[in-house]
Amino acid sequence: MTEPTHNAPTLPTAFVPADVEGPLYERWVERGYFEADEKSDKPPFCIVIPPPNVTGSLHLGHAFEHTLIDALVRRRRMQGYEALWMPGMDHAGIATQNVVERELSKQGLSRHDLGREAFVEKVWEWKAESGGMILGQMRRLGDGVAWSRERFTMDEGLSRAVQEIFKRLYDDGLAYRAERIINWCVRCHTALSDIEVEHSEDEGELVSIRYGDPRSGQVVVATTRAETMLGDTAVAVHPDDERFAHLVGTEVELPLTGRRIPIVADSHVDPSFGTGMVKVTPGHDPNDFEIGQRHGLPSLMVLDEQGRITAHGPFLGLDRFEARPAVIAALREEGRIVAEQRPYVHSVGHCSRCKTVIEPRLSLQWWVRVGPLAKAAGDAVRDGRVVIHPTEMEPRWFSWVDDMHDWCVSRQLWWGHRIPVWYGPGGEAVCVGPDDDPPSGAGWSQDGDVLDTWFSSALWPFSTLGWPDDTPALAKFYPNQVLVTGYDILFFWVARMMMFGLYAHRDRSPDDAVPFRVIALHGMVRDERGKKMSKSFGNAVDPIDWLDAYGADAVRFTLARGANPGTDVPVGEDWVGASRNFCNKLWNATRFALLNGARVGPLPPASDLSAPDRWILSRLHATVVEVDGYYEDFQFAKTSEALFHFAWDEFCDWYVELAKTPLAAGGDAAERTRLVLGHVLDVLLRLLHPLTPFVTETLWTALTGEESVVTAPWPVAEPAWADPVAEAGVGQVQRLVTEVRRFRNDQGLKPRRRVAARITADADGPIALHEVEIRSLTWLDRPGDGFTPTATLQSGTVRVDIDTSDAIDVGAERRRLEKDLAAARKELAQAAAKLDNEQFLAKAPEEVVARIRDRRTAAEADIARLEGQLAALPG
RNA sequence: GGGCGAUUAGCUCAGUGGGAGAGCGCUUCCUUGACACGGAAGAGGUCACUGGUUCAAUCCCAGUAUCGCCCACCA
Repeated sequence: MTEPTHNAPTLPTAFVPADVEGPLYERWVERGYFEADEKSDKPPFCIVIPPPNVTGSLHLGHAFEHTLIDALVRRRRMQGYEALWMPGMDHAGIATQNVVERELSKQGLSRHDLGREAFVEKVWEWKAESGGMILGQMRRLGDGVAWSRERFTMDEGLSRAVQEIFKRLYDDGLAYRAERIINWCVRCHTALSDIEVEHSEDEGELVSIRYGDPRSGQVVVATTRAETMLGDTAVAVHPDDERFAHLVGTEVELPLTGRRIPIVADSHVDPSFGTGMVKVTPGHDPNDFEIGQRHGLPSLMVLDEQGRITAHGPFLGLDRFEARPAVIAALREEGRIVAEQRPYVHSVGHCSRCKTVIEPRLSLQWWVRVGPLAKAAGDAVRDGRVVIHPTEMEPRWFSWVDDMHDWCVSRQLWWGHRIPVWYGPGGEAVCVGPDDDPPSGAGWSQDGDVLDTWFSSALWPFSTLGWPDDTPALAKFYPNQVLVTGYDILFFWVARMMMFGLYAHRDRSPDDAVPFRVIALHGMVRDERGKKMSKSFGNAVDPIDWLDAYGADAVRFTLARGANPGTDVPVGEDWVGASRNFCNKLWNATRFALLNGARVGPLPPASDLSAPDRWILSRLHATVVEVDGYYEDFQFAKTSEALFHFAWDEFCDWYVELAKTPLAAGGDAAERTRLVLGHVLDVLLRLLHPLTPFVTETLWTALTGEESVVTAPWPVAEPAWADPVAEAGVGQVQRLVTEVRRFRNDQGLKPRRRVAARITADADGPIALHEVEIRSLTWLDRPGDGFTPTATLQSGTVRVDIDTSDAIDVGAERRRLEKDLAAARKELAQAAAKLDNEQFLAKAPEEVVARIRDRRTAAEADIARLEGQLAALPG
């Protein structure tokens, strides 16, 4: 028997991730394992990274997302795909600008102190620093990305793509400039799109105000934003509301202003709400603006960009929240307050970045006309060209794309892509594409605004591949096969990628115009109590802390293990510890195997193998089938669970223990066991590699002597190894061993204490064939001279006579047996009742009836055995 | 107001029309020659509630309650 040479170095007794992770990762990168070749003949598999914002460092949610993507890509690479995980980062316009502004304010500076150019320079500095940190974290996680292709949403190529798509949209009439009510953040000083506004039910006050003749009391309106009355240009009632029909067309005096405003009829008004009369402020309310448009009302702006009153008078310059009580007080003085102000909970919009209350405001902005784009995005899913996983998210998708408002894309920020439009002295506008020269000369200047940050990330699946150029990479990897991202950015990002992807590639066939074939949505990482992680709540976890303490594999395995499709993922530190233990278990199982000469080589024919050998091979290949199915369905939790269960409960707890007997025996039996151990570990480690890359790489290379598991082939299930007979046989062994152990336990026999026992079983059955293993697992010695059994354990046809003469606790065993007996009798009664039921016998499927019969038989046998054991108890 | 989902062991969650599961936690025993980041044996659940369908419901249907998320122009 020759000892393999490559496993000569003995593994230490514990896995220390920190020792191996860094060097392994660098080696993978150096060898170019993660790079992809667009000229390859292999089928493509491309996933683009949801580009992390350069606002800071990665959080646990990124670690989670990256684990899923990395596992998918690594598996496909092993399966022989040309696998590409495209890395990169997002400039995250408003978010990053805010972060840098906050840094500046610590020095008492504002961006205006620096000026636009210097400020943008500062942001680039921040990007370099924060971006570097993010890249370092990705390496720590083991992310197998193609570093040579790393992109940034504001690098030159992607900026070209932005200009190109904007130009096309403009030329097609899908990008346009218009004055509308937008969501204005008075702190960020920019317009926001509708989905950048978060609504919450806030406590406010509803106050009723009488307009017109103070004594008439005919025109009463209610509002939660009293200060906006300064900008009212009408009062509206419903056209069918007979109560106020006589007022329509008349004018009424607007208090505090001396202005007279018309009363108009508009169907937007709900006659049953409040007084049935609505104040109309077209300059500061989207609905009122619509009413204003319909009735030709002027739009009056009474709040400036800081949210201060601009209307001349006593309120000039007051902040909106100061102005509100001031206006109410003034109205009260005039006797205009009809109902006392009352607390009123209503939906209030907040800036999703800084939580400041949004001020609706009339403003001139750039828009994308989404009608045709959203229609195409909806159709792609309707037609099945793009699959949303899990499908429960589809209604959400359709409700959004089928009823989308135009997208306000201009932002009054400095950090981002300048809108590629120049305005001439006469007010004319020219949109400039990447290949055009901007107009120069007196009076021409570029639009000062930048584009919504999601505008550039909408191009990500193809701009990163070289679009608008017709590159080989684009040809190979567009459409991407899968998009993995959180359901929280379904609208922000996914919908926009769908719209722009389909639009930019509409010259392709419908099947190939889509940006990706499958949208796999994952949930949000939460703490172990299911609470959302947030810095302010103090439960946010820096993934680096856990990476340091438990290793990347443990963090990854924990996250994958919690990943049920589309649902949130609670994660606790204890759970990471459990995963670390699992990695260590794998380590030690492999260590045991190597210490005993396990090696990878051709397996002997099944006919030469023992029942435990055939059993573990049968289980192994069932696990391969199971895992493959789960992967295809993005069932990461189940994948992890299946592998965990196989590795620990079947391989380590049973096969390794059973293997100790033939290994100790030596000879051919030992050699066969070494090959089986080697085979099982080989396959198992390859199956686990996508989830736990570092420990598997270390162990697999030690086991096989091969260069790397990263490029090893993915295991293929071999149905020929399925062996129900071996599974049944080992099942019998397991049941007997467990019964003996429990018996010993109840008797108070210490685990190590050897006692004599005689095992009587069918000569050709698995028990007799594996009596040595069974004795080894249960610490039962062969009976010597003068053996006098004091207890008998009957399990089916197997009889175990044990010498328990110095057993400590017979009472415990009696209680246990009585309890089991009661359970068995109950089981029997249940089964018998069913079998007595004629309707059951008539209507239930044959297999179910057979199962119940088996159960009755088993229960009867259990009762007989237990009664026998009770009778045999000493005393 | 519309949509989606949840309610199963102390905690976090899987699961199935026909014998209730996992991880962690808990109890007892064990420093056994892969591993104490370990081993063995256990305790613990009327599967939210009420009806219905069915030979059979934790699972299907209806309703109730509680909770969560998404969307929506309610002054």
